Amino acid sequence: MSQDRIQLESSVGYLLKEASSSLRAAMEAVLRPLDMTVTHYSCLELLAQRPGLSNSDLARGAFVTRQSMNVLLHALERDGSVTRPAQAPAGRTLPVTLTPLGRRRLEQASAAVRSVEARMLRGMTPQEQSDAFRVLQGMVRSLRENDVPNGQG
Amino acid sequence: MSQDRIQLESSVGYLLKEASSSLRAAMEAVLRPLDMTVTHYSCLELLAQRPGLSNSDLARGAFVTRQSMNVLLHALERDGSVTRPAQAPAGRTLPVTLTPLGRRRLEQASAAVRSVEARMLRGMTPQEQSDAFRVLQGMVRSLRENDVPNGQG
DNA sequence: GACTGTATGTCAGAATTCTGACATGAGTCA
DNA sequence: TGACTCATGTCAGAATTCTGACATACAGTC
Repeated sequence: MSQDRIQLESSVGYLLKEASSSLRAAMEAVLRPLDMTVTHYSCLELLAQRPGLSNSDLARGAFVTRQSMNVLLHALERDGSVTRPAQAPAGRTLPVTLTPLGRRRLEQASAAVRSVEARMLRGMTPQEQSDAFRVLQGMVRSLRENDVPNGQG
Repeated sequence: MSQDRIQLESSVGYLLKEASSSLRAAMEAVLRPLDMTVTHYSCLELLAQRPGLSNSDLARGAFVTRQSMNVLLHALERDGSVTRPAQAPAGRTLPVTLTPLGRRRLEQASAAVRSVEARMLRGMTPQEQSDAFRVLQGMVRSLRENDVPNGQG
């Protein structure tokens, strides 16, 4: 029975979870002084790169449900970091855009997060970094093949 | 969905989050029919490999706070999957152990999770798998160096 | 022995995220 | 046109996890 047991410490899945957890903790640590969470930052970063993304787009990009992203967007609107039109220009999707304030907030957060990523990648050669990239992409692709994209509801 | 500036998508940190999120989603999908969550499964797996781990040990191993692990352990005790002595044999740590029922539940879950991990690793050569292992370990080590182990309180 | 630092288990409350459900808009096809 | 499918935004409630705080236990130091 326990012959085929997954050895957690030697499991790539476990290590993936550990690495992701460590990265998230490190990001939270540097974002906390800015009163930002990781999802918070991810949302702003996505918007800076692709202005006009919808709530659902942002949810997929930040790996949360669109309901969670919606409450975050409401907070960001109250905060003055983003804006959404009162009415949808087409269909039901409301394009979200950064305000100048949101852009300033993002600049601070981005600098902090860059330092974390740099720390994570230090000690890795460019070759190893591209290995990491390729390997992680392969994992995502394999896992996505039999799965619904972002099933909910 | 235009894609001019893709900085996030080319970030190893983002890809790490994506891979971890995909893995978690895939695990949740196969564990749901068994009425188990990922943390649930992680706890049982850890206990199978190291019987007698404490609540805090399990929390660290499952990457949650010891408060969260505590509520999970209470549920598992009610469920009859694990047991804890009423009094600590030494110090304050209460060693947790799997019951036969917990072991059976774990067997089912373990089989399901193995299939997910196999799917994730398919298409990767043994060389690539060991690359992934080494690279992820390096990331964890770099991130941990300036961080508290499991700071809380 | 007394003190300090660290780690544990636990309680209480808050914050975050999720599941379920509904109505709306767009695209497809007969 | 009408039926069907799919995606979106949103509301409501539940579940999960976290933060803050407290008392206890052990190891080390003075």
